[in-house]
Amino acid sequence: MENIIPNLSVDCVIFGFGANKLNVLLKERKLSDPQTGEVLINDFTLTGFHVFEGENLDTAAARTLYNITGLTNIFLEQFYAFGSTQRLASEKDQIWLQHLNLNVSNHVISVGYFSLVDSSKTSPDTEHPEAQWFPVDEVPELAFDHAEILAKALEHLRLKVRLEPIAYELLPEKFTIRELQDLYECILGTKFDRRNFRKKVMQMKYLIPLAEKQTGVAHKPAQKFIFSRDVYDRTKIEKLDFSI
Amino acid sequence: MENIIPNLSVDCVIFGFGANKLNVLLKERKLSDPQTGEVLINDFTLTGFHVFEGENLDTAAARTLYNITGLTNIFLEQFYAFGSTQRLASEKDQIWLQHLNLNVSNHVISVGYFSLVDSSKTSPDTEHPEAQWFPVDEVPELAFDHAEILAKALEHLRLKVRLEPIAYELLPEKFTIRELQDLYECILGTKFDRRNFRKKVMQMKYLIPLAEKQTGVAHKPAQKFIFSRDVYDRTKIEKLDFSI
DNA sequence: GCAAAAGTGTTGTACGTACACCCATGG
DNA sequence: CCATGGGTGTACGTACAACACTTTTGC
Repeated sequence: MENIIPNLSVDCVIFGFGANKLNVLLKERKLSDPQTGEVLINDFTLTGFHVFEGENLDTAAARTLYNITGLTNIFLEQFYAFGSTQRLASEKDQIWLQHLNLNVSNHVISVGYFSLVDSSKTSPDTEHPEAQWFPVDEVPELAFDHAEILAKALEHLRLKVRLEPIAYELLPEKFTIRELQDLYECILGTKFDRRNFRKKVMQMKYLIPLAEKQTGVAHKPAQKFIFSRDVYDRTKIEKLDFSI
Repeated sequence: MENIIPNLSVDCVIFGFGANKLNVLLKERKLSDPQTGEVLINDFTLTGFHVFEGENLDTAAARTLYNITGLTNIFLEQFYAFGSTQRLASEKDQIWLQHLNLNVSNHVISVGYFSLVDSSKTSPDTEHPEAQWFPVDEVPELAFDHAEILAKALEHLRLKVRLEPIAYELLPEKFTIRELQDLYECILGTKFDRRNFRKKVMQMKYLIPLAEKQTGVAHKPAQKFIFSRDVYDRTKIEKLDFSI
């Protein structure tokens, strides 16, 4: 076991898409008094961990993501560093940190990363029963400053999703236009006209139609598409129109 | 003097606009061998400093900015945290750190902030002769990973300037449409049609025309404008059009 | 044959783009 | 009076928004 850096951690905000909701993966944090059995803490945290000595920030984030999901090569991007001196100051958080008994500073800077996973690929329920998906608009009480971190991650996601084709990271490899639209509506909190949305995304050359169709649905089956990062990288152009 | 946190610093990328160029404020870093007089180091750094114990990141950034410019209440925004284990590893950087003789870790995480100042308000040349403005496309050799930090700051500035009216932070309080256009062209590296640019920005209600005009110019004097953050805050609407 | 979502086209409007001439001032 | 940049309007094309009906499947 390597030594942790006492005042530096990463927190991963892991987003998934399922049941027509944008979800975030949270870990339960539970502590009872050993004598009385009284519940001292019962809330949730993002999936974070301290950085090891000699470890890059990005590596630490990838490690944290792997430890909770078992996934590698996943979309993972730093979005903000949280460095308030008060971020671990609440009574519950202090009790928790003493309980962990790690060599932890009381002014920990945490670097926030957000990650997009196809939640059909990961099943934390089985391998990591302490981790659960929550719809981002129905998160329970969060530890530390994790509500703030989540809010900033969401803001960042909403920005990025309008600028780069990262939404595909949240979908299975093969998906329908409808699924894509649901996802965008869900992230951005809007509704789009079905015809106009289809017209718009069908212009994107990096959206490759497959011969394959939906099966087992009680209506006309939808065509499936894949996203081609290769085509995207070749065809993307810098947009310069500014919208102020 | 408070104690510094050995492994945590902030770096401010201070942008200014002058002589129709986007400039960045850099500090000279010079070291000669005390015996031989041989020049060991002669390059430039961003304006950074370690965070003090018990100090918020934002406070540390504002303090660093104040120390070099004497300015407070300046646009200052965090954009990225740099945490590579190799970022101080070059020979020159190691010599420099030993020379400073500070209690510094060899894995320092630096949180990058970018700042926008009206460079007509600050004259580092007089108060801080070691700091100089450099056009962002003509920066000299930079210490540490500061070239990377600057590149990321520029990228961030180019993004933000298209999303929020922050360009005004770089201009004097009263400015002409031409100056605004020059600034946008400079930041984004484009040219705009003068009539169309004017048409576009004149729609913005937060751009308040003054009775005042340019003086002392050998042509028709331009009208001056001010930016009203108040009007902006009242009239801004969330844009939801996504451009993928 | 019915329910349920897929798929498709047109029209009006708003906005971006391209472009040329007169105006006010200092020297 | 001349040089210099300020200030203005129009025509065109593109892109977005609004809107209704037919098609394919499972049951």
